[in-house]
Amino acid sequence: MSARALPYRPHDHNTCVSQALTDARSICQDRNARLTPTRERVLELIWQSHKPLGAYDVLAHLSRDGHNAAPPTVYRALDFLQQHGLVHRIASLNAFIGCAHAGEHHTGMFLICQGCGNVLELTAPSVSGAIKAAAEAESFALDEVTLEIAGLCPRCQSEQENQNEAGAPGDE
Amino acid sequence: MSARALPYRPHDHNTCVSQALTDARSICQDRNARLTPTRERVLELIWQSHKPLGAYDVLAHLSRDGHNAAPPTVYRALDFLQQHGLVHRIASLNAFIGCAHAGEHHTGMFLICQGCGNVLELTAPSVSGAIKAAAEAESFALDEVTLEIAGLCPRCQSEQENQNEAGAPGDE
DNA sequence: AGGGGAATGTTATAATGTTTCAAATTTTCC
DNA sequence: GGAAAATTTGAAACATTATAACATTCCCCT
Repeated sequence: MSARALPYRPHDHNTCVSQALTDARSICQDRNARLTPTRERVLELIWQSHKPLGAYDVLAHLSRDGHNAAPPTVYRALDFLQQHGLVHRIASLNAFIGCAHAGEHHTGMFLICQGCGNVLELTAPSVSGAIKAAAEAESFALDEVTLEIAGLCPRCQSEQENQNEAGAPGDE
Repeated sequence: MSARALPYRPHDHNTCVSQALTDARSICQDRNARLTPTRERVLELIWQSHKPLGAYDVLAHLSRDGHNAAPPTVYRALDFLQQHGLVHRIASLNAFIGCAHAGEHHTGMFLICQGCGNVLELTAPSVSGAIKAAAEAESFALDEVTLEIAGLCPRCQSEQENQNEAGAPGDE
């Protein structure tokens, strides 16, 4: 791996968003699921960055839109999006992030940067395999895996090394 | 592995508790940390079973004890216990469980049974290794790992197979 | 057109966690 | 031993995250 993963380098984030929306539309169509305006708008908001967004952050954005929404609106939209694999909930942050592998069957593994807040979603077969084996060794029937790793992304590591105290980075 | 792990079979749970308390005392002494009565009591409550306990559950128990406690009391005790590796927080449940490997340096991996609620803490070097490697491949400097696996323990699997609808199991 | 299921609006409330400042306790050091 | 410093606890208020319950609207279908 030579190029850094998307969240860790400058990129045209609009592409991320429009790709995510396009994928979502096609996935929902295939499944006969209704990607209503509210749901689509929530998905778009979640995708505004590679940092997870809290439900109440989404709510605030909707309000700014003029959408007079209450918490259940947001939570329902998020439930829907989760059910269809379009967003993930990061349990350790009580926040939500767009799924980078929508459509594919996968177990997410999240690298959460404590510096900039960006989250990278990975699929690592070796990790999934080891987890599966460990569960099997205990005769445990695995259903859902929550794997969240906090640390520092490459970018924030170098910033820290340079002892640049010049404010937090913060990508789009 | 022939014998099942502790939470999954009948055992003298008092031994678990007293062992945990003994370990905790010695660990705190080594570290010059003060295991005050409140902290010890909270640890004992957490260890009342192999099911994770919410902070407000702990609070309720304390109240029943006659201890007139407010939330910060509990959260402070839990913070202390976490800092010294005596309890773990299960992020996916917002709850706390006694650490099965107190003192040892380890990364916990938790098997959470959706049937009975018991949680088994494991250390699986192959899993930790795979995670470390995956993080390294992204040049990510790993700090904390949250690994929580929901599913069915062996006991609850067999109960389900037998189609016994006779109420939830519930170990001590 | 209108019946029925899904989605949303609305209000209230539950569950979880934190801030703040004051009081008490323990430790340290002379 | 006793005063200063640091740690721990008490207490009240508040912030954040999430759900319950019920009414209403929308949309598809025939």
